[in-house]
Amino acid sequence: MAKSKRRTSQTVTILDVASRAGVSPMTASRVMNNNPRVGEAMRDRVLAAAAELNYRPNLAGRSLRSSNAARIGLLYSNPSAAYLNQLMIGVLEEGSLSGAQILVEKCSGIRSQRAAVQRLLDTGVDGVILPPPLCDSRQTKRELDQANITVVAVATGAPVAGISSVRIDDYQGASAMTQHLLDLGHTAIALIKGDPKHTPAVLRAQGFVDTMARAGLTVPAEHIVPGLFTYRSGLAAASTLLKLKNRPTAILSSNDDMAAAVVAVAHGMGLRVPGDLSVTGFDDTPVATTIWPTLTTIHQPVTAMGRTAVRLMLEEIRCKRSGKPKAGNHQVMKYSLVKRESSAAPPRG
Amino acid sequence: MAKSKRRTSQTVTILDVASRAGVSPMTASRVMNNNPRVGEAMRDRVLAAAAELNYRPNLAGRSLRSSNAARIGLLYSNPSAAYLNQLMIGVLEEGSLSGAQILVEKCSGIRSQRAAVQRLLDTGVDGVILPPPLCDSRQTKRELDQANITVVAVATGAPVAGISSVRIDDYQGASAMTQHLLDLGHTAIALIKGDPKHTPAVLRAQGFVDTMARAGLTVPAEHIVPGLFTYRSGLAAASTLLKLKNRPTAILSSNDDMAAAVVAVAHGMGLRVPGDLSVTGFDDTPVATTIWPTLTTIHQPVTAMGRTAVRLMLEEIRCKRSGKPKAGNHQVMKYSLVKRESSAAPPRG
DNA sequence: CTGAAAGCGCTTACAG
DNA sequence: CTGAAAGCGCTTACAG
Repeated sequence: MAKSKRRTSQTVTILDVASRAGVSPMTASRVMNNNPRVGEAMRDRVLAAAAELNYRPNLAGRSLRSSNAARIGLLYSNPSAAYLNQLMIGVLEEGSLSGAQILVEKCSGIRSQRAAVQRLLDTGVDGVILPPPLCDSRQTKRELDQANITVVAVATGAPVAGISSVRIDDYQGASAMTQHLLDLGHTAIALIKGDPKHTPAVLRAQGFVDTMARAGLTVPAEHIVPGLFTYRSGLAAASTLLKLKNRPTAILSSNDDMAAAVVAVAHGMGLRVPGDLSVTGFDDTPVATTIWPTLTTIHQPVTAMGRTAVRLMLEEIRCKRSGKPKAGNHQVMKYSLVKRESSAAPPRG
Repeated sequence: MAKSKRRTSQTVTILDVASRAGVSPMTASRVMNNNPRVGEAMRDRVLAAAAELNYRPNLAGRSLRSSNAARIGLLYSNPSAAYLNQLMIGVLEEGSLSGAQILVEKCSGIRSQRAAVQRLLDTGVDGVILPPPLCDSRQTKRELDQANITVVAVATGAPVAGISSVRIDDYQGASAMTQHLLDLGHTAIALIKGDPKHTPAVLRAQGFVDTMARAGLTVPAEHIVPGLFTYRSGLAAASTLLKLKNRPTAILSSNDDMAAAVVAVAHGMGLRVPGDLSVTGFDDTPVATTIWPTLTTIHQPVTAMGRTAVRLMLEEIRCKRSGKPKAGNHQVMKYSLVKRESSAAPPRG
């Protein structure tokens, strides 16, 4: 009846690939894992066979035999839902790929943090991934360290020597965004800072200040206002800035939530964005594309960072198990500046 | 040195549990899987042993042996990032729990949709999960059907007989929200509808209209305005409603993005939310808690729905493999009304 | 209701 | 550079 009748995915195993290529399963396995010690000819034959058969390795089989099922905890404390979700996708994906088991724990106060760590320890995790803001908590890191648990910090602005981390270069990102506004012709650019307890907030502010200085511009003190990364703090900061006599023509906000607040306040005052005011965000969370105008922002590859965090973790766990102590691997991922509707040349006049 | 020295999670297997409980591994396995054909005494002993040893089943082992590694595709086309993320978390979690492999494909236009389906078919998926709005695409469903692929629709307002689905009761949700506003004392309640091509939008509107009628209230025609589920369409709808002579005291928006837009417009006009105007959303996406005031909304258990979708899928695949054809299982999940800051009694006067 | 045997798909060690 | 053997942890049949 149907045009193309498909057999119910008769699973093709590495044995099928091997026999089709006329090699041993071992060789096929090595090719699939990019093991360099395989002859070129063999490699090509196996690859061809795999392609023809549409072979997909069974991850369960792989993990069962090799990874010795590492158990990785993801401990978080009220970051933005959007951020966490994206991170988790990466973590879960990579976890399932490499056969690691992922245990997610949430904590709020310091007491619940203790409890959460304990729960993770009880399940016998090998390592814990710490997204922001927990990645900057000395207390949490110390506790995990004492229990001999490997830690990978995500998006910390202050990587510690012995602890692996994944992050973007917040300083450069802020610098690039500032330059973007300068290139558009803005000179009166204001900054809304992020929560000073979060290390990336500090770096972003510094990137802005230094870039302005490099352009020969002095930023008046009232053009740098505090913020807490929340929408609400953005509302307050925006009111302050937009009521100023020397109102800026562009506002660089340290994250998207606050930038969204700036847009709302600007509209409330009858200012057009970007006609009268350019607004930029940071992080490229969903809100950046939800609101109108959509936000020019710095995209963080959060999902990829989640994947990387798991990979770093697995590497460390393997090292630890085989007795070689490992001294933190620090990955800096590429950010990208996404130009959308909220930034344009300053108004003439 | 450390207060509590932990051995590097010396994996405890089901063999350990069995020997500790003095039973065969089979019995232990049955207990762990809630198999009813196990004596009470045995069950308790095994459970105790598992608890003492802090046993966690190795999912890779389980999946390798049992699930025959079902392959499930998740095909999506530009829903909100937040929604998709939450859904994926559920899908990936359950997938890893049950050892299913999840393949994610994105498509945009109708052509790319064809290509995406083909890619999924090429990898030999057993089934495809269709989140909104694809869950309502006859074309997509037909194509998958012809290839003999099991389909599970997520959040469709119009479940089809032969195709399993997971959803909430959108009609009841809208009805409950309307009642919430009525209970607060509002009588002039307006509605911003969602994209009429999406079945839930229609149900939500109906739930509102019927509940108002049941309360003996007639909704003037100008209090029901169209929307497309986008922030931008919410902006337009809000302007229309708030310029009305007979301005409503509450606006029920068919989703959170549009409600966020209403709040922005209201603030722009100097209206306080909820002092002068109550605003409610639907879905409980991240934006609902990002903005200020936070939105009263209907919470959809999206992550749980993702998990359920995978479970339904696995059930169907198993049936199909064992030759029994199965006629769609329809799960209706519980929504909940989350009261936050954006709704209150109407202004006196 | 309980258990002994076999095997899921893959890769680790061990040989050559 | 290649391969034969063994086994990861679990559960599916098959017996009793």
